[in-house]
Amino acid sequence: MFEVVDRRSQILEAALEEFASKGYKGATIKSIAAAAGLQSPALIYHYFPDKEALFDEVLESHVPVVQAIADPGALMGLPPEEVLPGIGRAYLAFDQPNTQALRLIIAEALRRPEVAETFFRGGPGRVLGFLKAYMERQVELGRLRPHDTRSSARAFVGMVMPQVLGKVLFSSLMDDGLTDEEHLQNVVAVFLEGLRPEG
Amino acid sequence: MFEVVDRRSQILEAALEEFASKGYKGATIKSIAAAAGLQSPALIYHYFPDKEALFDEVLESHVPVVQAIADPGALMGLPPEEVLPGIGRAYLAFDQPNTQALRLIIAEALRRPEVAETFFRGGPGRVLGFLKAYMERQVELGRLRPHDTRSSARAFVGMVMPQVLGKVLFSSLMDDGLTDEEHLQNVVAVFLEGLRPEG
DNA sequence: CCTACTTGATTGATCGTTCAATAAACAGTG
DNA sequence: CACTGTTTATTGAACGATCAATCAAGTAGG
Repeated sequence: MFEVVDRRSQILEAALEEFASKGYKGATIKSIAAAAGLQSPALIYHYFPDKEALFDEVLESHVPVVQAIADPGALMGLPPEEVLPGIGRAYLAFDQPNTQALRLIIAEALRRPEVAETFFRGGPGRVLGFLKAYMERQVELGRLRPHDTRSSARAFVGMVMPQVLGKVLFSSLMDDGLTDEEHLQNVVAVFLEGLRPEG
Repeated sequence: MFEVVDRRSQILEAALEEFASKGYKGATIKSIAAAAGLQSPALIYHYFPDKEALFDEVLESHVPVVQAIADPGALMGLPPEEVLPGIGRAYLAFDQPNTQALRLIIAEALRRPEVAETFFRGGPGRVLGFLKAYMERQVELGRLRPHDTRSSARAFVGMVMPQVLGKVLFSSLMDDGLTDEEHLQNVVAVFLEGLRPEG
């Protein structure tokens, strides 16, 4: 016999689709089984203890790890003209199936504090923390003017968000032809010009 | 008998709470009835045809109307130092029970395209549209340097978003003491400085 | 007596989950 | 290789719980 895709990951994949498009309650064991091409929902219980455990595993395997700041120390000295576009691109790289995972996470973060916390600490929180420290360092180095770095860290992350949300939430509604790279370029320019040291 | 709050709005209020915290599927007719203090879930069907109709009415009555740009014509000539903080404050004014409504809308927008569309056209879409036109006008007036206004409109809206999302999604996680007004002030300063005409 | 409001009981459908039975893959023995 | 015992994979049927929705009956005010 052909070694087909192994059943376990087959179920996980189908579960991601179902959870992302219908939510935890909306997706049923039956619909997941059907999406996975199983003849019986019971098979899911051979591989996973229950629906909740299946959900947790789907979630865990897709919490985005932000690789753009994998080595914070090395980035600290680099000029913002290099660092900021890298971080921006990491956010804008949300495409299928990352979009699915993001939808899933957002939806469940709204009503599960622990999901929100895990997600925040794994992604946005770390980036914000790094950016704040990085900005402070750049101010010390005289590359940026003194300012509230709590605020500027948020501001930079936020500037790329509408572009990301446009893809995840309002796919067609916001399409005016502005590409990710164009937007990123404009945004970095405005941000750096706005924080340029005086004189 | 005292004319207590009328039953209908009593149910609507409870439904908002339930839908926002548990989602459409998670909130049950029974739990809504309990939250509204009804003795029987059947009473809901006296005031609303079915669950879907109840949900639609809850949603309709809470789609945020952005009053900050109620009169676009009048704002067009005003300088950005006045206009931008006003728009920013409108976004940051999300508090209870607006937060609940926003959570509800985001959650359902993820899996109901028509909800996403209604929401977008009623809120973010109009603001983005206005901002784009407004930015173009300010460039014409020489108050801002020439640039891609599709991008800057998104950027400004985005800059305040992390602060809003912090309240809605990660209430405690992001609290570092930065107030809304401080953030808004910093953000507007960076944005305007970044787009200041040369010379 | 009429109308609007409120209730408990009930319906059929669907949920997550369990289970006993079957089929397939595997391991060891001769 | 063949035979046998054992574990793993898969299935259909079934269980109790809960869901949205219905209904007939009851209450109160005008």
